[in-house]
Amino acid sequence: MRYPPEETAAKHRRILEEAGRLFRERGFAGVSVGEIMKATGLTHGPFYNHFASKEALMAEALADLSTRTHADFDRIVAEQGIAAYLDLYLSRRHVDSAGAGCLMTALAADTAKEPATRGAFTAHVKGAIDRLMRVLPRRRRAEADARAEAMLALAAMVGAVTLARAVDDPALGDEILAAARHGLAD
Amino acid sequence: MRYPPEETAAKHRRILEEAGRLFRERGFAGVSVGEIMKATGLTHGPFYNHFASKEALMAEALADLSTRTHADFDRIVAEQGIAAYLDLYLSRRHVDSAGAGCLMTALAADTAKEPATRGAFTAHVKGAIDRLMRVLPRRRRAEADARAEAMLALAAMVGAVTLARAVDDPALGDEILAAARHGLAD
DNA sequence: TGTACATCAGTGAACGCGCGTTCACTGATGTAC
DNA sequence: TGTACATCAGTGAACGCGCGTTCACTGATGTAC
Repeated sequence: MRYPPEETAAKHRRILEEAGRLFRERGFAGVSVGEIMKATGLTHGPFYNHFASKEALMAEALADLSTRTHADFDRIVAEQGIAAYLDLYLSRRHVDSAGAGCLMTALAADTAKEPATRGAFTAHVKGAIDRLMRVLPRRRRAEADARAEAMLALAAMVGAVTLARAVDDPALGDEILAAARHGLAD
Repeated sequence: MRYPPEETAAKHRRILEEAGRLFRERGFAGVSVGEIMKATGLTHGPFYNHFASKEALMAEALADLSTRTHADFDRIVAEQGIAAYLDLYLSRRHVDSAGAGCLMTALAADTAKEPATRGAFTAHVKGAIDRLMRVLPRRRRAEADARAEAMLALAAMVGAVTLARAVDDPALGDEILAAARHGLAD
């Protein structure tokens, strides 16, 4: 049956949100189209009224996540400062809630295997570097150094959360997070 | 038909090697049992003469990779020093040959989702931290600081290669690798 | 304003496919006598 | 040393399953007259 356009748009948004959450929790291949549609309260059929393919959804979900994640970054840094943001990012809570966390830690490996998603992922990484460059306390003067420092910080952040999430020893994970926090703070 | 025991052992080893390569290239879920057996020159049936399940192979392949990877680390550091090792690790070549590279950058996300593999992964991370602690040039005196520095370095290494592998802009990837190299060198 | 019809997001069965795993069977090698 | 038999890693067809995707159909909403 036919539905009012605002309802259709709301459903589209809801599919993106559920996909963003499930993809970050279990990876692109770990979530089926049917599961995403079920999470929005629909059957799997009308998925193709909203997206051309699962691949297209992956790309659009990543772009949507990027926008929302960067908005969160800007807001938190503006309200509480970069040190507070780093504490949130390098926290046990972030490690344990991949579905609501950083798309880079959750989907970097999947992205390397899914060409359709690499553009959105790359744009997100560039945005993250630009933001860190602007707000990170700077140890050296030159602009080029600031950019390199932002990249090093980003690599350490992503690596620390990725490792903490994979090891089955929470104490080790927490130690890695703490090492990254202190390393980036000074 | 029956085969001599040394031939069986050689096939077992070969399955582990092919699995180690393919898993690192495409992830645990991205490689089928049949594909691994085909790569060893056999049909998929006898797989279960060698391993109880695909899950058991994943765990054993990870443990095997860990042993071989750490032996490579020890050899390269002994012959050429830690700086040369970091140059190899943080190189375009490493980024482009996941199947022959670091198991942490290739399989961290998959490991978080596969309980059977987490033990072997965690042991590998601990081994990597211990090794880096021993050979990394130390900025501070205390033992605890050395361990934290090793963890920060490991996080930056893993994060840098993971990001460089996922972005579709090789120049950006190379820039991230260079930033990590220079950041860890000083 | 009331009626007839086009629209299109929904339903749910069906498709072909590749997966992990099982199993009846084969036949060269190793062992017992 | 020669023969009979047990062993077991191999073969390849088959299994049940879940996947992404398609499609004939439904029926409330929006539009034309």
